[in-house]
Amino acid sequence: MKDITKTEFEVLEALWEQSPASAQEIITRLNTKKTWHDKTVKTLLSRLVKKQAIDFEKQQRSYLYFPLFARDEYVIKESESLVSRLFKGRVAPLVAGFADSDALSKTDIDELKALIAKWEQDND
Amino acid sequence: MKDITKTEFEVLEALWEQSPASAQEIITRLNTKKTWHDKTVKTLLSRLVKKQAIDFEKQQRSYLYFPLFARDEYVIKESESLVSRLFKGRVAPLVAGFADSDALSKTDIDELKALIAKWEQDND
DNA sequence: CCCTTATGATTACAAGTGTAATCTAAATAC
DNA sequence: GTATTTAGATTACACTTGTAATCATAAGGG
Repeated sequence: MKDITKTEFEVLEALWEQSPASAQEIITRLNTKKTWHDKTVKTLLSRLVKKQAIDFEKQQRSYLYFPLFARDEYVIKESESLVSRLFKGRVAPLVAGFADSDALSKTDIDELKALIAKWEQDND
Repeated sequence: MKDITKTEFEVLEALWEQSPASAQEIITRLNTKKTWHDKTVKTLLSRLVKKQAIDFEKQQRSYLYFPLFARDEYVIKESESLVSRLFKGRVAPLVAGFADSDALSKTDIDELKALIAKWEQDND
């Protein structure tokens, strides 16, 4: 699958929020956070279709769009790609970077502990 | 600082490996992993200079290039940017994604435990 | 039935990117 | 000292991206 750009990703986010959705619905959702012209959103929709990130079904004259993969699927792929480029594929150094730059909260720590516990339970 | 592209990043990697370095040295280092023409590497060096990611000092006729920021600095910024876009700024869900897709090793777990311990020691 | 409107398709266009080739001037080889 | 090599500077060129405007067409308003 071709790379999704940052602007295209924002359109995808709107679709992951709820789909299928018409271009108008998507434009409305996006307008709460972006100032894009509706023509711009439609261009991005077309490009996402061409990249096979979304598809649509014709509903009378307009289209109902929907994503072709789940958000989770996408974000994991992106994360693994970054971790592989920047940290030789290992995630701990990334977390260490967050710790060093004081970007770790107590909540993060608690969640990390929980998922470590779960991992150990699943892998013992 | 302007965005560094993936190809530019590879050139930066060669410089982080050791600097300052001449264009020739950089080309040699890169040729062990890429098949870029030397003109291509020189273009990338120029673009990195223009983006103020690297600088050089003239040494007789050729230049000795060096990075203007540390690798750590860069990778943390990139990581935070991705985590902020994809995970609302919180790193634990990213790690959870790795756990779910079986991309966590025992080593990762040990390192995570160690840095959690350190965090707790620093923040009690 | 014709006119306006709304939809998607097509086109636009400058800036950035990947991937070099050509130009210019200095150094080096005879 | 002229010819060649070599460094960086400049130019190239197709493709992508951000950001739309225009075109074609079908549906609905009167």
